[in-house]
Amino acid sequence: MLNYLPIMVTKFPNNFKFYCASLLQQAINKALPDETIPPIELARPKQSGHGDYASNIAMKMAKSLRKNPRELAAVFISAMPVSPWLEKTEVAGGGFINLFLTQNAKQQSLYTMLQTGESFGDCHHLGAGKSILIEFVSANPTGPLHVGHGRGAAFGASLANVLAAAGFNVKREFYVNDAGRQMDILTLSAWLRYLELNGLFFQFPPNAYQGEYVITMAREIHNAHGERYVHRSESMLQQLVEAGTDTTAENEDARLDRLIASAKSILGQDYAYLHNFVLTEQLGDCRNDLMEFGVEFDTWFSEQSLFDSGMVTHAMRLLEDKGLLYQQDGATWFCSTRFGDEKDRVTQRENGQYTYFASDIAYHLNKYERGFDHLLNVWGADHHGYIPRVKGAIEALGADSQKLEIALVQFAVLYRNGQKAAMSTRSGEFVTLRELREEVGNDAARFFYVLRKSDQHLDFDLDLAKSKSNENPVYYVQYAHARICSVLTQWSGTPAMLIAADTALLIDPAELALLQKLSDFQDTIEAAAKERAPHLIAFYLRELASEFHSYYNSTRFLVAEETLKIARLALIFATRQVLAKGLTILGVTSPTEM
RNA sequence: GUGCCCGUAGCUCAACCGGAUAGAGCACCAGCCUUCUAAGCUGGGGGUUACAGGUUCGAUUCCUGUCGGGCACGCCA
Repeated sequence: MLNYLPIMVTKFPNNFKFYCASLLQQAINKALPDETIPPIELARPKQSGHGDYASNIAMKMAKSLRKNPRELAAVFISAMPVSPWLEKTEVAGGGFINLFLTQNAKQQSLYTMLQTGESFGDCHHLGAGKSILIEFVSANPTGPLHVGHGRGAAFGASLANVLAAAGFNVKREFYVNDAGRQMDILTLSAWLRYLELNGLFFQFPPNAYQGEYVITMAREIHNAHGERYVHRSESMLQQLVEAGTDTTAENEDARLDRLIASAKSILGQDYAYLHNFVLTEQLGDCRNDLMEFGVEFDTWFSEQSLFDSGMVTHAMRLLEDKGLLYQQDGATWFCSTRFGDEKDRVTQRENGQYTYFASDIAYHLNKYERGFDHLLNVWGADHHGYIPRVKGAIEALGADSQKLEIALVQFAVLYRNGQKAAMSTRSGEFVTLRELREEVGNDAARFFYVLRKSDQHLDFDLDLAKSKSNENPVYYVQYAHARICSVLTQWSGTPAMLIAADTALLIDPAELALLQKLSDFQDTIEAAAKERAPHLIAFYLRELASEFHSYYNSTRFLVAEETLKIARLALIFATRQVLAKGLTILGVTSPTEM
């Protein structure tokens, strides 16, 4: 809960929402010295006639105090400190307290925006320098990123930027699953394709990686090394055919595991080379893809490193020492049910291999040991069933699982010509992030991805995102920015001249509306950070652009009268500043002309 | 079957953790370019917030049930 400190009235408030809440807090403290006061939340009323900010605090407190909410509101109002920035305060409806700012207060807030410059909108008090590790994307490097990953990337990157603007010390991390079975499957897939290129034909397993990129990698290996990795021999062929057609295997997965084992034994040392080659190839592709998408990471954390450093065995030993592991059916199990999971989970398979869960426990233990104040994982919504076991493991290790937060992002479904675009990883027929970016452009893709709440399914309309028309919301915002740039260029003055603007000349309804919208920027960043909701920034920018476009159409800026011109230019200069900052947070460019 | 998410205008989505007359965009209709970029602006029609109950001053929001959709229920990651 925030504590609002007394404010010196001589200092101009840099956030009126905060300021008004503080005044109200003081009033209630004065009126009811012995009461505990619930958090004071101010809202922008939907109707301007209800003031600039409204509070429901009197209605909230009325019940426990057994008082009439309207009377209570009146008491609070009469206890409010006198403020030069408040026009009036009134009781309305069932007990709302409506606060009206003076026109002067709204106008003067423009100085704050100009003086604060680039950092206008930041709200350092929220994060207060606390460290947060945000892990996102973390896709298996077993193939190109697809549009689902794209949403996680856009969401995570935007959220990270929002959190940074909210005063957190943000670290961005990509967890590289370079150790598991999926990597073995990819290695095997590439090798089998490579054998094909060398004239050896097998039935390519249906559950191996089918994509065209696997053949591309095989061709690269072939071009660089010829037949070096074929290891041609009678026994080799026999072994592979047997493994691939093993009818005693329970299912396709078991056959695939046999094939992997065969590949490892046939290739010996060379297996490591191939494994490393496909990993490097895919990870490099992934990294480039994301970089071009404006998504960058501070750390790429290798799962394999957890095995190499002994972290996995260390974590398992810790669980073992607490008596939380047991043997059954030849495997090792962790009693996650003791920590709220619906069933116990395997950490080490019958064949001795650790499961993904085992290394994930070590990974999270490592995250805790790195000492962040807060941990945030961005996961696809299909992983929601995985949360209890990870949190359970954290609790089991004696750490505070509250510190770990999971933000789930729902699926994205692509639509083309009004039809659902097919997305099947198995068949290799999925739309990649790269294809999407090439088709609609990075800006439109980034903006579209965060145009919906993350826990909402996303229908990505390719035709709409592609359209370079008024149907496309990203251009609407960028166009506002470009228009301002154009005006400022034609003015040919310098930004320093704008500080001297006489803001009292900004009296037009469009000007006051724009001022009000601009002053909401900080509150929007705060809300977006608190709720892990970067979409709020996107919606805000659309509204801000809308206010600007209205203003642009109703008023001429480059007028003959110098003082009026400067005042108006100062206003649109501040608007440009906020548009650019908001777009930057979302990873979208701010074009100077369109 | 069990658990999680969701259901709001014709379509795609908001709604500041329970507030005042539920808002935008697209689509549709009618207007605005010899003046700073018309990728723009102005106005208009569009709703029993899936349905039925409940909680209270007040519900799109919280609880229960029903219907409908998505996801998850591996010794995959």
